[in-house]
Amino acid sequence: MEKDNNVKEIVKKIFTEYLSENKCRKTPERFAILDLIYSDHRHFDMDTLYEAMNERNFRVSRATLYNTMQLLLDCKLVLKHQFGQNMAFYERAYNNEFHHHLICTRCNKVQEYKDLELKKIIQNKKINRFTPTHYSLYIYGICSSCARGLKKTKKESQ
Amino acid sequence: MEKDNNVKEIVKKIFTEYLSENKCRKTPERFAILDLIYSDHRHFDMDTLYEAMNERNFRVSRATLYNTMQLLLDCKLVLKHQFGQNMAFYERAYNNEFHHHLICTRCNKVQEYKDLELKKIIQNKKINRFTPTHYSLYIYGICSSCARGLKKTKKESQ
DNA sequence: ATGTATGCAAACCATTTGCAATGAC
DNA sequence: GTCATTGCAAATGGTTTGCATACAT
Repeated sequence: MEKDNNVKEIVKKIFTEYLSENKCRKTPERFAILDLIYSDHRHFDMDTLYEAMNERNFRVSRATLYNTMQLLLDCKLVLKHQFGQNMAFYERAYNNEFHHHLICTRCNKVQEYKDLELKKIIQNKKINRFTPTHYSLYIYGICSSCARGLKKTKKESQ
Repeated sequence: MEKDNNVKEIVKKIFTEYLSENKCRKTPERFAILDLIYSDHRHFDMDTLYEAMNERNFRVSRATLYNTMQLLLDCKLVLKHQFGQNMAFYERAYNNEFHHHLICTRCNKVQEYKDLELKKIIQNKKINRFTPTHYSLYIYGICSSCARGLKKTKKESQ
């Protein structure tokens, strides 16, 4: 899509500038990872990213994946959400419509929840002695499937 | 304090009922852990809880601590917050004035942030096909110390 | 040429698990 | 007496680290 290619160009430029400013090298691995993230993956975890890189025939080590992700977090092109200790997921941060998260405490499913009113109120808060950059709102509860008793498993604690 | 003892009695009763309903045994370890949590510890992590139990001359294994904490999470007497993968902290949930969290992305300090207006708005949201029980709001940014350039370390990613 | 980034494998560490012994019921 | 719970020690698994090699500059 035309629009998506524009976004890819822009984030690539942002990343390039960030790397220059911080005297980091512009390696093909780093740009390949960024490109993949801004291709399909709205939400992803490290494992799916690792496999997806392989499928693209651009093999990178996990070490490089983690290293690059830290850079992308630092320059705010990616957001990280940590749930249980062994459950982190990431999402694109640039031009990604902002949303909150609903987390079912019974089946651990995570859904997006958009609410512009909430977003505006939270973002416009003035806080003493603190300069906000971004925020995460996690609403816990029971999803409709679990409420109907369709699901019974619970793998991980909140 | 009189009031605190009341709270302890109440949570003990809640826990007892929860254990009965779920056919779990009422072991001294479980009540000792609950009592400690509702004694001093507003925020705590597993390590400080473990040491504090020792200091009280009531030694419990880490396995029991984790087991009991899961029960307390299930019956909503304790809340869990997970930050970096190896950084979880807990807080009492009963009668604990509700607050949000400010997290400095430079030094990783976490402060409480009370805002009744926000609380009301979020708690009163009606959400389609989802029954909320509780929520966590994490606002990321730069704390005043870091803004003044007093601190430079960053141990853990968000 | 220089030194940062990569890949690999080993290390890390909070949490979980298996199992024998204990003790709540 | 029965079986859930405990303590211990080993296992787990995502992430980090050390080090030799590769490659961006």
